Amino acid sequence: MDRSGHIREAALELFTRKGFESTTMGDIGAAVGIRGPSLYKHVAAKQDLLVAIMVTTMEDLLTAHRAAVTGVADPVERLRRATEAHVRYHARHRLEAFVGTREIRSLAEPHLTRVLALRTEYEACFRAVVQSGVDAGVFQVDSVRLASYAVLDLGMGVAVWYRADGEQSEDALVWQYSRFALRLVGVTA
Amino acid sequence: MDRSGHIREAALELFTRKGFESTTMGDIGAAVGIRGPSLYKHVAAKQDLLVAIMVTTMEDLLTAHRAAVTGVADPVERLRRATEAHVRYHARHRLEAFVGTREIRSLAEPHLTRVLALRTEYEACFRAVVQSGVDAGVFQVDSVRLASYAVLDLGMGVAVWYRADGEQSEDALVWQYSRFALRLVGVTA
DNA sequence: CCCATCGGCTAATGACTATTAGCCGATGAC
DNA sequence: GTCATCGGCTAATAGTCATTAGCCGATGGG
Repeated sequence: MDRSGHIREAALELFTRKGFESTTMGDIGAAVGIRGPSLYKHVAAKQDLLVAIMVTTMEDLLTAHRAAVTGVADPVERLRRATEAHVRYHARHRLEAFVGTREIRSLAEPHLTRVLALRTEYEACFRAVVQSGVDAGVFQVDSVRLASYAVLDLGMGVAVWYRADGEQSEDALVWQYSRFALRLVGVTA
Repeated sequence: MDRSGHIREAALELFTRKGFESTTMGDIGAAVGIRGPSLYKHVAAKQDLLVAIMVTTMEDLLTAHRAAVTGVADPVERLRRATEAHVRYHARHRLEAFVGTREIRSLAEPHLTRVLALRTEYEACFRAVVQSGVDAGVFQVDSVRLASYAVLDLGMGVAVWYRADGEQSEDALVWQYSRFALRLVGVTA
C-alpha cells in the first residue's frame, strides 16, 4: 500500500478509537512510522482526512442503497434489500460508518452542509421504501418517519459493536437484521 | 436555580451540541454569564462535569429498568415495560443519554471503568429479559444477544433525533417503539 | 556525474486551553 | 462597624497542537 493510503487507514482507525479532536497529527504519524509534520508531505490538513472519510462513506452508502433497490417493485423485497445493503455496509465498513455518524460535529463548512445533504437524501430514500410498503397496504406502521428512523438506527448500532471476528458472521448478521426490519414494519414472515 | 445547577445544565447542552473536547470552560462560563476561570469556584475540574452526567445517567437508566420489570412475570409484558422505560428515558433525558453514549471516550479512569461496568450491567438486564421470552417459547429470535442489541440501539437513536416539540408526543413515541421491540422478537400483537 | 524532486527530519510559530494565583467588591453574621 | 467568606475578575502558568520553515539524504532521469 502506498503511504497516502496507509495514512488514511491509520487516521480512520484513530478517529474511531479516540475521536477526531483527540487524535493528533503526531498520533497518525506514529501509526505509520513517521513524525507528525512529515504528514504534510502527503496531506494538506488534518481536516481533509476527515472530509475524505465522511464524503466517501455517505456516497458509498447511497450507491449501495440504489444498487440494492433499483428494479425491485415488491415493497417487502425492497425493504429487505435496502436493509441488507445498510447493515452490510455498517458491518463491512464499520470504522467508516462509525466515524461517519460520530464525527459530523467536527466537520467544517462547506463539507458539513454537503455531508448533511447526503445524509438527508439517504434518509429520504429509506423513508420512500417504507412509504411504498404502507401505500401498498403490506406494512403496518403508525409513522413512516419513525419506522424508517428505527431501521436506520439499527444499522448505526451495528457499526458500534460489530466485530468481524465475533460470534456472528456478516451474512448471519445481515439476515437477522433484515428480518428485524420486516418485522418492525409489521410483515410477519 | 442555583448557579451550580445552572452550570451543569449549560455544560450538558454544550457537550451535546459541540462535544466534550470542543467545549471550553470559557464556553460554559459564557452560557451562565461568567468567565471561564470563575467556574472553578463551583466545580473542581471540567472532567467532573462529564463524570457527573455519565454516572447519574447510567444509574438512572438502571433504576428505571428495574422499576419497570420487577414483579412482572410475563415475558411479553417485561419486554414491553423495559422498552418503554428505555425509550422514555432516552426521549425525556435526551441530552444526558446522548452525552452518555457519545462521550465515553472522553471519560478518564477510574470513571471509565465504572461507567462501562454499569453499561454492561444494563445490557445484561436487557438480554435477560429477551432470554426469558425465548425460554418461555414466546420470542422467536436466532440470537438473544443480537435482538437485545437491536432494541437497545433503537433507544440510542431516539436520543439523537427526538425533539420534545416534534410531531411525536413522548407517549406516542414510547408506544410505537414498544411495539417495534415486540415485533422484533417475533411477537405479533 | 548533476541536480531536481521526494519525503523524511527538527525547530519554530502562533493559537488555544485547563487551571492557578492573587485581587477585590459585596454581603451578612456578630 | 468589622471582618470573614463568597464569588466574581484579570493575569499568569504550563502545557498541547496544527501547521510552517528550513534543512538534508536518497534517488533517479538526463
